[in-house]
Parts: sequence; structure tokens; C-alpha cells
Amino acid sequence: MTTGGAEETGRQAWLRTVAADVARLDRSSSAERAADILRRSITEGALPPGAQLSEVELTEVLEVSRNTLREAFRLLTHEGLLVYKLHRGVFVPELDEHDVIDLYRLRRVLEVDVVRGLAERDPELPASRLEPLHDDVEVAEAAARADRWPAVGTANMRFHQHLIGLADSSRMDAMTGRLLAELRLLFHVIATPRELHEPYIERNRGLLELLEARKYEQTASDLHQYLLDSEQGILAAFLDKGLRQPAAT
Amino acid sequence: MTTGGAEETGRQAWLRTVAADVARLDRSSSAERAADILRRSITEGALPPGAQLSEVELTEVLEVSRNTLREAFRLLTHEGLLVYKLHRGVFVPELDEHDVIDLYRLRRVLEVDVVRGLAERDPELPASRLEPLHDDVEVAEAAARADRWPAVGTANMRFHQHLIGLADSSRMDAMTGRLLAELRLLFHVIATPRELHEPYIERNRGLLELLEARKYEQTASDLHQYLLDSEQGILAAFLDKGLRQPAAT
DNA sequence: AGCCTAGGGATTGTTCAACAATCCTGCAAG
DNA sequence: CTTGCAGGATTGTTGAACAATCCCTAGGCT
Repeated sequence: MTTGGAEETGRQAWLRTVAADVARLDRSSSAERAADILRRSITEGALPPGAQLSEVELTEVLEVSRNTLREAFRLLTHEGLLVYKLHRGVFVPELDEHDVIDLYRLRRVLEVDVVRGLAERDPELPASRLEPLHDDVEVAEAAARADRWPAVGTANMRFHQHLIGLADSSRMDAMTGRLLAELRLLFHVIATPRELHEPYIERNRGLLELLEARKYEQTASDLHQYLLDSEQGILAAFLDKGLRQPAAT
Repeated sequence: MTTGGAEETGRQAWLRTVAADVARLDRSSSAERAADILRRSITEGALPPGAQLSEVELTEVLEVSRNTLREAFRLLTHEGLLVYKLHRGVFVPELDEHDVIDLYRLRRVLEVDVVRGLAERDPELPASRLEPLHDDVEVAEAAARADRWPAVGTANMRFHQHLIGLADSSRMDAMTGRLLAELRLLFHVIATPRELHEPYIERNRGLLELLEARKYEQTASDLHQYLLDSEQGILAAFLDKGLRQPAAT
């Protein structure tokens, strides 16, 4: 602000990078750090749906106070990764078919709208904006070659998160983050992640190529069908699981 | 699940009503009660955008501990009604034109999709589902006759909340609640609420009549234009305010 | 004068220990 | 088999305390 100079833009960019690093390390400290650890444990399956998170237990493991831990719980609660039950504690939520349908309905609405919206502002959209999507596709392909299917799922989800990011809407980004986090909860009840994720590596690349060719309308159309197929895949896996192991409700 | 009976549906409905009442009275107690009070203060304008909420000050007024108050802050933070600034406290957010555009983009996407989606499940949608919308319109008309324009704004927003409710999507409901809460923050920077809300009383009734006539496609089309107009109205009022009182940034 | 730097005071971030309220479990009684 | 009642465990909430950080002002420097 105070130092006006010719290299302003260069310096500001540099400062911003440092600031981002500092913010990443510093952050709201304890509460968010604890939330980060728990978030990973949940999304990676260490804490399965239905599990209860005991306060005293976690205060010892995470080495934070009960109050701070509760703040971490609140953070994750509003990401949809935990649910509070009054006087009973926090639990990893158990989603059902109805949630699958709900989640995919929103995914379709948001993602398809983002792609359709790109057509109207095509000129101002530099090609470099597609680079994150490109990286995600390559990461997914590499993970597939290494037979690391959960990693494929993660990369595919990042692809969609970055796709939403093209809309430059902070609220859409936040909503999508929440939706995908909930979706990840669903993946853990599925026995065969390969069948679930494999087809979409190629389809993601297909979407990316359509975007690069600026064929937005066809991208939107393909994406719509893509999401319908993905929903059916999860519902099928879900139904299969439900038959083998009847609902505990 | 376990007790099969002929009156099952009747009894379940009754039990659900009681359960809802209990939940309303009991709740998470202190933290959520404090959050309720603060929420009203913010949405009704007692706490204007930019205001800081002092912890010690509010602990005395709300008669809760600092830790509990902080939990209330977290709740409101994730509704978009407060923002945390590390080591500086919580503030009522100040939204700008960019936020208006962002909010309305999402409103259009969600609401229009809900209406379009109604066409596909028209048979299973009893007419009674439209009653809440009907009530909202009448409340708005009554408030307008009494010159209570903020109340008109509230009723109009409930109309849209109930409209989204027709989709039976808990996540859409939650998102809409958040979006409308943020929108309410914007209303407080507008000098003349009458011009802002009055036109939409009649337009809401128009939408309702189209819905009752099951003309979903035209409803969606009208709603789209409706939201574009509303966005323009707020942007205009915003620009007007910006000219009289340059940004404090 | 203008700018950088240091110190004081206030506010937030976090911890700890304690108590009240609620839930779950198991067991006894009808 | 259901109902009612301890007992123990867990959560909800409080209050005080300390550390860390920010804001503002005062003072020294060029």
C-alpha cells in the first residue's frame, strides 16, 4: 500500500505467495489443525460412517483441550463430515440412497450450469484456467496405472472441484466442497472402487477436450449424462450392499 | 420397521409432530439459543454490516460463558451471518456488488431448477404443498397494506424458501436458508425498502397462480426474469449508495 | 515534518478443572 | 415382556487463568 513502485505487480504476487504459506502454517491454529487431521481420517476411511468420536479420547490423541476439540467438531459438522446428536456426541454420518439422489441432483444443477455459463464469457477465459483440470486428469491416469483406486477417486473429485472453480463463485466452491466431502463418505461403503472410478478417468479427459475445443453445449450435455451414470453406479453399489447387509435402523 | 400395523402411517405422522415440538423446545440449549438471538439481531438490522461483536460484552448480555458464545459464533459463521478474523474477532460481513451477483446466480440456478423439476413429478405433488406459498403471499400483502416493508421482505423471502422446499431436498433447503440470510444482510444498506419489495408481492402471486395451473415451464421462465430484475434492483440501490458514500476500503 | 520502531492495553486463542444435565446399561420388579 | 430405577459414563456449560496477537500511541531517527 505505502511503497509505490514499478515492480509493484511482481512484488505483490510474491508477497501474496508468502502470505498464503504463512496462512497455511499459522491458521486458526489448534482448532483448524485438529479439524484437518480429523477430516483426513474421515475422508480416507479411518473413521467409518456411524463411528462415534469420543471427546476425552480425542483430546489425548490430538493434544488439544476439550473446548478446542469441540470447535473442530463444529467446523467439520458444517462441512457435513460430522453430525451432532444432543447429549450423545458427534458421529460420522451414515448416508443412504436418498442422500445419493439429493447430492447428485445438486451436482448436476451446479456443474451443468457452470459449463453452460462458460459459453457467455468465453473470451475472458484464458486457456490457462483449464490447467488444473489437465493436471487432475493426469494424476488420475497415473494413479490408475498404479492400481491406486482411492487416489483415482480423489483426483476425479478434484477435477470436478476445479471445474466448478471456473465459475469464479466462492459460494459455489464452498457448496461443492461440501457436496464432494459427503460423496466421499459414500465411497467407503462401496466394495469395488475400481469399477466405480475407472470409467470416469476417460470421461473426464473427454470433458476436458470438449472444454478446450470450446464446445460448451456438448460438454454440458455429456456432463449431465456423466453424472446420471455416476449416480446410478453408486446407487447400484448401495443397493447391492443393502441386500447383503440389511439396514441397521 | 418392527411393528407392522394398519394405522402405521397415522401413528407415525403423529409421533413426528410431537418429536418436532420437543426438538423445538429442547434444542442444543445455550449455544443455539444465543445464536438465535444474535441471528435475529443481525437479520433485523440491529447489528449492521461491519459491526464487531465483542466477546466480553455479549457474554454479559446473553448470560452465557465465553466458550458457549464462541460456539454460537461458529454456528452463525457457517450460515454466512458472521465472519471470523483471526485474533481480531467476529464481524457482521459487508457484502458488495460481487456478492450480489454471486448470490443471485445461485438463486437462479436453484429456484429455476426446482420449478422445472416439478413438471416431472407433477402427479405426486398434492395441491396442499402450495399452501405455505399461499400464506406467504397473503402475509406480504397484509404487511404492505400496513406499510411494514421489512415484513414484506421477510414474507417474500419465505415464499422463495417454501418454493425451494417443494423439491424435498434437505441440502437445497439448507443452501437456500444461507443464501437468503446473506441477502437479508444486503437489504440493510438499501434506503428505500418499499421500491425494493413492493413489485414482487404481485409477482409472487403470479408465480403461485402459474404453479397452481401447473404451467411449470412458464413459471420457470417468469421466475428467471423475476430474479434478474430483483438483482438489478439491488445492484442499482447499491451503486447509488456507493456514489453518495465512497467505499471505506 | 515524516517514518520507522517500541511499549502498553485491550482482545482474542487456548487450556484446565469442576459441576450439572443427560444418556446408556444392566438389573430387579410387576 | 415391559416398566422403573440405580449407577456409571459422556456430554453441556461455566469460570478463571494464561499466552499470543493486534491496535494505538509515544518516542526516536533521518
